[in-house]
Amino acid sequence: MPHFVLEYDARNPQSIESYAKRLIGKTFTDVCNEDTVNDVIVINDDYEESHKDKKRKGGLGDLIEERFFHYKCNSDSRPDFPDAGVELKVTPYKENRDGSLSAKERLVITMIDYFNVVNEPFEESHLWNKARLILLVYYLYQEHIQDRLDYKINYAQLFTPPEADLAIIKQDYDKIVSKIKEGKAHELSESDTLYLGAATKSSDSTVRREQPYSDELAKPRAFSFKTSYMTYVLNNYIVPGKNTYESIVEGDIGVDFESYITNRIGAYKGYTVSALCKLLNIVYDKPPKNLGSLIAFRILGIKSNNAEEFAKANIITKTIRIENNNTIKESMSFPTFKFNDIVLETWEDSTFGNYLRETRFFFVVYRFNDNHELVLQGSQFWNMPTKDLDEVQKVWQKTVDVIKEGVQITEKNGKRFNNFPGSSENPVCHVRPHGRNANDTYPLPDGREYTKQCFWLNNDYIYNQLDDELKSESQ
DNA sequence: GCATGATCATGC
DNA sequence: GCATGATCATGC
Repeated sequence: MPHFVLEYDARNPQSIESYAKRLIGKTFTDVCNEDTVNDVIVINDDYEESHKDKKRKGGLGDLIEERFFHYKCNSDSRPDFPDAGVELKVTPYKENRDGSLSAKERLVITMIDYFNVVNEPFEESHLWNKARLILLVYYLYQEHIQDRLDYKINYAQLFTPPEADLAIIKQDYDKIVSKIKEGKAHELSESDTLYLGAATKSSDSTVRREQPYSDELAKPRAFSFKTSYMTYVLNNYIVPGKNTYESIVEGDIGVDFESYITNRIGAYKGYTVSALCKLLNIVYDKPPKNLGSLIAFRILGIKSNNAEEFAKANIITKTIRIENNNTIKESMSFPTFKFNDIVLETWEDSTFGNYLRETRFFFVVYRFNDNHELVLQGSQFWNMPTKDLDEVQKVWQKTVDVIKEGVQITEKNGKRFNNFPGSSENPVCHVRPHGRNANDTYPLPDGREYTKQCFWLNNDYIYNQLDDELKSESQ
């Protein structure tokens, strides 16, 4: 037994929280310096060394447990303060250029045990045991600070997911568990779900684990609240500011969130764009380019283009137009990449790879009828299947190789052609220019300037990803 | 009619 | 002014 008295009641969440508020304004170095009882609990001899290792992600959390709460770390499935049911999470946030705040990372709750989780209903799950009451300790991440012990803690507060979020978190949990029950743990993706994700969790990307209903080995994954969800938590519960988001769902909807949305959009299947504009009181001189998504948001009762649930789930809306010969004319563009940045990345931590792994898409689909009028077909939530990510990896790697070897540029009819991977080389994606015009450039590693480029999803690939009922002509 | 380069237009 | 979603343009 430790021969000192804890300065808080470890059975009482409020007591733990008010003690934690003493952390506010301190750096991790301050916490260590002010710790007078560190001789009582010896964690290990090379403690300071191990906490300077940037790869040891749990380090700062361990430090707060040991040096501030004087509680021994446990790595079992119980909450950190078992008698209070409180889980401690030390997590970074960042200040954006415009002054707004974002979570810097997803919040990892607990590893997914593929064998046990299939027998655990949500209410009795390890996950919920750890997530029902979380003490969030937020520190400010700053790029220029080298030693992470110098990051400053600015908030410490208990958090429980509110009822409306819990309904979605529960659906997410069930979706992840169902996939494991189908023997598809190896096909799990963080973008399968909305607020709660199955994030990869391993020091080494080659590690694999067994799963109960398939011989395929799967990546180790952990239940985690997505970065987008944690950004919402930060801005609404920890540092409440102006809330500019409108929520779509009010009260009980009876079905899962995504069905609810696609059902509401689907109620207008077969309506022409002009009919929808009349119906929804959308007035314009000439059709705005975002009319397709505007209509969808108006149907959902959203006046702006920012739906709260979409922001929390990191859902990106894309409109798709099918020609009346059942093709899609345009490929789908994404943010440009910087030539000098992408060559420093590996696929596993690449900007575009992470974007596809973490983003869920909301497709609003229209089709031209024989009178050349655009008709609403419906909507679909989508994320890229893992096998298609492997194809993207090939294109990504070739792109990096081309840049490293020096892009070959040839000029013809006033246009500059290159040897980036084209749309016929790969079934999923290609590289093409994407800027204000041809003179909108980024520097290449060799010093030349070249038109900004981005990855595009092939138009025929997108068509193949659409649900059949969105492709077929409505009466 | 496909492939690929180029550009428009809105919102922040 | 820029980023980004959306779309146009043209040679083969």
